[in-house]
Amino acid sequence: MADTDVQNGAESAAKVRTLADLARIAGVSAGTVSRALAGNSLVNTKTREKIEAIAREHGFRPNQMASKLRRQKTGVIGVAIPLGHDVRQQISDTFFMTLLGYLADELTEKGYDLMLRRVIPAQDEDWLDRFIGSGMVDGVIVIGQSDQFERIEDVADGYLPMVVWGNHQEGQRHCVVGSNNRLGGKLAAERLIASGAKSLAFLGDTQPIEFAARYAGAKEVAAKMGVAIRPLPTHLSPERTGEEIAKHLREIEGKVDGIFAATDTIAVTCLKELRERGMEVPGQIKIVGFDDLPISSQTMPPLTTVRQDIAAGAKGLVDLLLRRLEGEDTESLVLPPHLVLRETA
Amino acid sequence: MADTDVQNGAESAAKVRTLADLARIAGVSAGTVSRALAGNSLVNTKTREKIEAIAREHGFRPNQMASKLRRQKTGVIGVAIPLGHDVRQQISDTFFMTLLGYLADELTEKGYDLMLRRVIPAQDEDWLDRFIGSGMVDGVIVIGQSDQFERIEDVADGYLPMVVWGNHQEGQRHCVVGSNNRLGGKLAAERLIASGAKSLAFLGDTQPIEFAARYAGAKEVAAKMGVAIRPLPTHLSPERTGEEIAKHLREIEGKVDGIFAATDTIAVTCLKELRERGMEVPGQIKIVGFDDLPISSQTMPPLTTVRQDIAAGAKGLVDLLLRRLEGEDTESLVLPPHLVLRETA
DNA sequence: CAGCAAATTGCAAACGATTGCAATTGTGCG
DNA sequence: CGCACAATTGCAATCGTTTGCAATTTGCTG
Repeated sequence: MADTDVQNGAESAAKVRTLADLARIAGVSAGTVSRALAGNSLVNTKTREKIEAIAREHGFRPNQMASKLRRQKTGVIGVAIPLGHDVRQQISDTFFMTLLGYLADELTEKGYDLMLRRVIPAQDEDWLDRFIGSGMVDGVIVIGQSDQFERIEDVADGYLPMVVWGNHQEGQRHCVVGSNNRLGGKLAAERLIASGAKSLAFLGDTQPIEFAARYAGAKEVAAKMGVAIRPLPTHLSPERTGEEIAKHLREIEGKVDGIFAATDTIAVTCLKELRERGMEVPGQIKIVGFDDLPISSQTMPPLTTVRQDIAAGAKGLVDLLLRRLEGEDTESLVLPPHLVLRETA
Repeated sequence: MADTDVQNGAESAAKVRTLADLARIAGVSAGTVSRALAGNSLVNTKTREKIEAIAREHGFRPNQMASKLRRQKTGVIGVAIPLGHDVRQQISDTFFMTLLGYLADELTEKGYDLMLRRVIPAQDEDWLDRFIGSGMVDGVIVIGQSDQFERIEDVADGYLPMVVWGNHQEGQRHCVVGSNNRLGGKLAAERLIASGAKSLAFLGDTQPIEFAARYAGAKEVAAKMGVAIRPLPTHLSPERTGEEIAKHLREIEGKVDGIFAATDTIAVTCLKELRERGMEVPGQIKIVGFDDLPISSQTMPPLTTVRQDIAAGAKGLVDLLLRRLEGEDTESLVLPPHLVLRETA
């Protein structure tokens, strides 16, 4: 006791950086301190309380690196956002960012930390292996397949704890969570046609696999109903897209009366361009978007769109990943999108 | 050589998990492998190439935990988002998320990883100390002071490598990067008055320190010009805000002809409510927002707003943090906001 | 009070990479 | 041919925690 006090006086709030330091002050061994701080072990209640008190007093926190090294797990989940097509855009893409927010929530709740990594595959062939092999993460969530489908497939064979947000394809080997994009495309086309459109256009890049599926769904419905549909490629970010869309609109004027936008962001920009050209929505031309972002209910008129349930997606990603961390080889999870009927179609 | 081949044949692509494994195959010591892989050291070029080849062949990556433990630095910057007032909102707040995207870029470029942590201070008193003391990050960036100004101040005294996005206040002790909110508020109010408004309102919560400063700036200008201004508190998220704003609008109808919204998000919602009530913008009532989000140029009519340069903010945060990691006690960085003249005022 | 089981605690070996210092090999030159 | 010196490489300690096993203490029972 006296000894403790002396030490206290001498080093006071000085430096208790290691278990050993704390152990010396408490007059026990490092092992005991470790167990005490771990909480649940077999240390005497009295000893534990004493140790906890000292730890609190000195603001001691065990070194995570050492801990992680020893127990061979990090408590960190890596979240990678591959930026395949449209480099600057995707990271600020509202949808992905919102998903990221929910992911942070879910992971925090399960006691994991989140390590975020933007990746430009074109500049770094090896991104996924590097992330996984870094030893810094227990598992990986990839947000968006971008144009990296093959690379992800390759890795999936040898690495269980990985889940991907994106599109599901028959027979694929990596575990994916995502909306049924094809179905979403169908819903959109059906709605456009039901509200009177006679000739459709898909506004957006059809390269990314998710968009391709949306377009395919719409095309299927269009074909069945005997309606034409054409793709009108654009980029994603409003700044660059405005002009592109305006150009498309000039060309299709009078030939198209129903637009399915690959994304709400695109739909909103389109809506604005239409209004500037004096086209009435939904009178002369109808629009359906995809995502149901917060803005979409704030446009004038409010946007009819296909809703993806972001919160459910995040929860799915985390649940599946945790099960994979336990060794289970989980199936993919495909979420049903829902048509949100507002006023543009 | 023969020995190497045998081992190769036996364990082949098997398990080269540690430096020691690799060293055995290469017929050197672990230390040499470490130096070789580190690249720049004093190993014989030939030896290094051989080691690199083997490493590549086996897809070997050194264990980061061990490395970090040994060198006592992690190469990771923690990014904390404290959710003080409006829990669910902030994380999906477009502004913060965009900032986060740019931060990820900047940090990646400088060779750091980013560890994201959402924090609910009300549930976790100790969040900042925990994050810092965890030993998992070399430095911390806090996005938004929320209602945690005091706690951040406390920590700043004893912890250099921390930079905060937020509002700068005379004499504060923590290093902050942010827009000059007061000036922004002035710009907004000046514009509203210049375009003919006779009675102003500030739409948004005045508790958060950034918003308080914006309001203060506007109030100063209003006072000088002999114009009234009143605060109209709201939450941030569109879902909950719509009704609040509608209620405010009902009450101020005819009494206010210039609205300064704390945020573009709020401004956009307000714009919609106004239009639904049949008010003409900017004819009957003028609006100025804050942030200049991508949506803001897409509204109808396009929103006049005060622009914060997010990219510059991110760059500033990272630059200052890196200098602090070197031991420099940097000053805060206050960025000038700019009025973006569009059509709502 | 001996004797044994249960409850605590200490010891020391991991975890895997880094790095100062010493040992070895190789080179050039007298 | 031998020596000084430079270029490489090996050795072993270290980072701080965790954890199996052994040692010690405590508590009970006959």
